[in-house]
Amino acid sequence: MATHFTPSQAHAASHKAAHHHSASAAAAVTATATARLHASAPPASASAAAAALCPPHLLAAASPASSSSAACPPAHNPIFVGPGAPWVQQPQRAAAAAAALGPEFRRTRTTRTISKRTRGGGGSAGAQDRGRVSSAAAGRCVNKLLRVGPEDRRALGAALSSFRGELVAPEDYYQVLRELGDRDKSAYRAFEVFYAALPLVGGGAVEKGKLLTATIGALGKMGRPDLARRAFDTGIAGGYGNTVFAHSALISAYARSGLATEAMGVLELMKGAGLRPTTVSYNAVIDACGKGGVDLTFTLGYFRQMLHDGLCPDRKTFNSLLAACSRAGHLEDARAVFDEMIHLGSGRDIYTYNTFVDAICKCGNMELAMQVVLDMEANNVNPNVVTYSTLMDGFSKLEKYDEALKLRGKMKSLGIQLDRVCYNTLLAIYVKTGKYDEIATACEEMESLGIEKDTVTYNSLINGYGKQGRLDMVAFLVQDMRAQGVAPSVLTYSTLIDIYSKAGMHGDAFNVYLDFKESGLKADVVLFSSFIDTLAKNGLVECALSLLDEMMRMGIKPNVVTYNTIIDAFGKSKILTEEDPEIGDMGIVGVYCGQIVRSANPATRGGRSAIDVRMRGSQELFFILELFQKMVQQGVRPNVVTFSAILNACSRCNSFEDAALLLEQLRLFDNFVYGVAYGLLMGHQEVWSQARSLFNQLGRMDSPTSSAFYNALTDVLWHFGQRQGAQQVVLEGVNRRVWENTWSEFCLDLHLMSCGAAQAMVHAWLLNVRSIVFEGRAMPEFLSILTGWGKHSKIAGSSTLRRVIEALLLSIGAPFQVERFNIGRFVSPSAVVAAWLRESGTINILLLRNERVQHANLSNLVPRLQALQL
DNA sequence: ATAGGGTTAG
Repeated sequence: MATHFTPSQAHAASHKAAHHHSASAAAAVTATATARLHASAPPASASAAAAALCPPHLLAAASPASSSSAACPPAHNPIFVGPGAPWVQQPQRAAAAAAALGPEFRRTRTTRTISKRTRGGGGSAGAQDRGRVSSAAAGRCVNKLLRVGPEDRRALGAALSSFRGELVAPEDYYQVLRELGDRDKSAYRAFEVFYAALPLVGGGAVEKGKLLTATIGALGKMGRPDLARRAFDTGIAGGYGNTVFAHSALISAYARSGLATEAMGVLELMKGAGLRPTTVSYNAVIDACGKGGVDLTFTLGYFRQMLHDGLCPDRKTFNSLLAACSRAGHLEDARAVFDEMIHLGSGRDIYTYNTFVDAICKCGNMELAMQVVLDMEANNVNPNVVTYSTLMDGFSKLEKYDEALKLRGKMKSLGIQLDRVCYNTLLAIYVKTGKYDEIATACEEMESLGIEKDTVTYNSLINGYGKQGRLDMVAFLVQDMRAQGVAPSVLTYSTLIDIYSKAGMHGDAFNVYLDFKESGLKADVVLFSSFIDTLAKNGLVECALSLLDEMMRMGIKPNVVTYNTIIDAFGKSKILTEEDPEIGDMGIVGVYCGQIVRSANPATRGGRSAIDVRMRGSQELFFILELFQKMVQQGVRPNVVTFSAILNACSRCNSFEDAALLLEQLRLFDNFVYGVAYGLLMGHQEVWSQARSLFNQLGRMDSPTSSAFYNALTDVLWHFGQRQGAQQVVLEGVNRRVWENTWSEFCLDLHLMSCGAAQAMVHAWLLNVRSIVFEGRAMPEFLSILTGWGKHSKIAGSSTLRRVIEALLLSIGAPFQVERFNIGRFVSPSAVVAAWLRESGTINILLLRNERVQHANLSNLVPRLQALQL
């Protein structure tokens, strides 16, 4: 049985698979939703109806309220005064100004109209006269503040003082904070305003509380929930923070960063403080749960709780719930929420539609997505820039770039202006399709529109130019990013490490890694996995392993990708010698590796005799067997890529026994795949029916995944002398179109094949040419074999395949020559090849045979395993 | 208080 060998196991479960799945899923969704609609009578009340919406098993689930222990706030709540916070302790300075404020200025006034303003855009259309004056003052104040260095307290204070005459009501300061939240990147200014305005807004706890809420909101928008928390604690300590508003704002701040646990903790905190959470509080918690990837059942528990508290869910509740469903991948539930919202008294708005469209796009069902967009137009909800960028991204994920770009034209005709996110979506498409001219144009457009690049923009561009090998542009972008004050993210570092590693610039890559460690950003698996991968691929296996150590020490669990990467590195370690030119370029990595070599692998230090190398080989074997155990222990499930990696590792073994030892690990994971690989390796003909069934399963996977497996399997067969078996596997692959464009009668394209597969293929292809010759069919003037020349290789400067094929052609005496201006292409006049093929000895050279494998059984493995104490 | 964008293995 093939427990792990299913398409869903492949990480690249891939576009095609996802697409098919979603099409049927969507049909099912529509069906259930319709059934639901017809089955349910009009609800008596919104709450009752909402309760009905929840399936009973969800409503019966444990209430999140019962788990308050998990939701407690962090233990350390430093009061927001102290040596670590230089921007505090200055409120006295502005105290006099507060006294000067006449009572006529202390009125409450709605700030609603301006609260929805988004970054850099739009005015407050419906504001009253007085509102517009102060809103303009607040805006000018913010402009002035933004021109001051964020940490220059004196200048910030001066800037604020200069507006003292214009910013008169508390609301003016709330507004300054809101605008800072929208436009500022640094949290310092918001703090400064908070402390400066505290004495200005009057002595009342109400005003201070509002100021606090605005500050928490602003910090939340800046992605600084930690600082929002500190402000909140200050408010609590000052006696004006214990409000529903401050708590809700803090929950929302956590929600923005997807910190669900913290958000839930604050909800419990407010209950404990005797405050009754409002719909706003619950909405924010549900939002946090959705973003934080909390289990949907648990999230729905909050929904149930708010009904239980007698609160009426509103449109935003449902929108957040909808987002939670779609994030969890529960399209059916999303559809249910979407369908029933109307009946529950809250109609659908642009957020509802956009969220739903996104959920559908994420499943790859673009037809349905476009249909929903038509539906929204029919319901007088006009698609906006968000709708279009969602759709563009949807097409892009399916690699339908033309469709995506068409939408841009549509936006133009509708007069919808692209915003930053939309430009980022567009740039990502240009990067993927390699349209560098368009990238430049789009950047110029952004600039002329005053749209600033953000972290996502830079990451995209750095990745794009890195892929193109434009390291000059990469360096410029990094510099520009710093100059513009755009903070790098973990992704920025991963991308840079990847670029430099793939370029063979290990010293630079390592410096980026050091920078990253200094940045204080939270490390993630991807950063480590990709770094480990490139190091290993370039022969620096020991560095890779020590990095694995380091990541585990940091508490980051390796995932399948990490494990696959390391398995794949087995046997690739480069023997470093003093003459090796690359070692000189390694700089810090060399030193770094020196440490590892000492601690983990003394055999490789000093002279590198054959014995050392052998020892290292067996140490590697030992290590990798240990690794498999770790993988099982950590509950990481292997996938097809793991199998390919194991097979590749087998190909790099010096002895069949070592390979068998590795293959044995495969058996632990999947007996069926093991059986096929083992049978083919032993030359058992009867295994072929199973092999074909395995190939059929591979056919359901995406092309890179399956071709990698064919490559790995062929390689191991070739490596251990099962040449005819290897050729049979390759031909199966060709028949199933595993390699694109590989086989044409007069031009053989090998660039997607492994060395073993390619060699087996050359034999098969030449045999076919031979039969054409003997049939007397016409041929073109030249025959050619393409190998590529390593341009797309992940190993810097490598073109192994080219060299292997060159050697093969030489050894069999095939009269092909390297083309003068394309070293990846071998050509020969057809007449010359034909003459060679007609020679009597040629056929025997071309026919492949299985070398009899002597190592007949694996029972002699047992003592070896025991010796290794595994 | 709610919507869209940028990375890893073969």
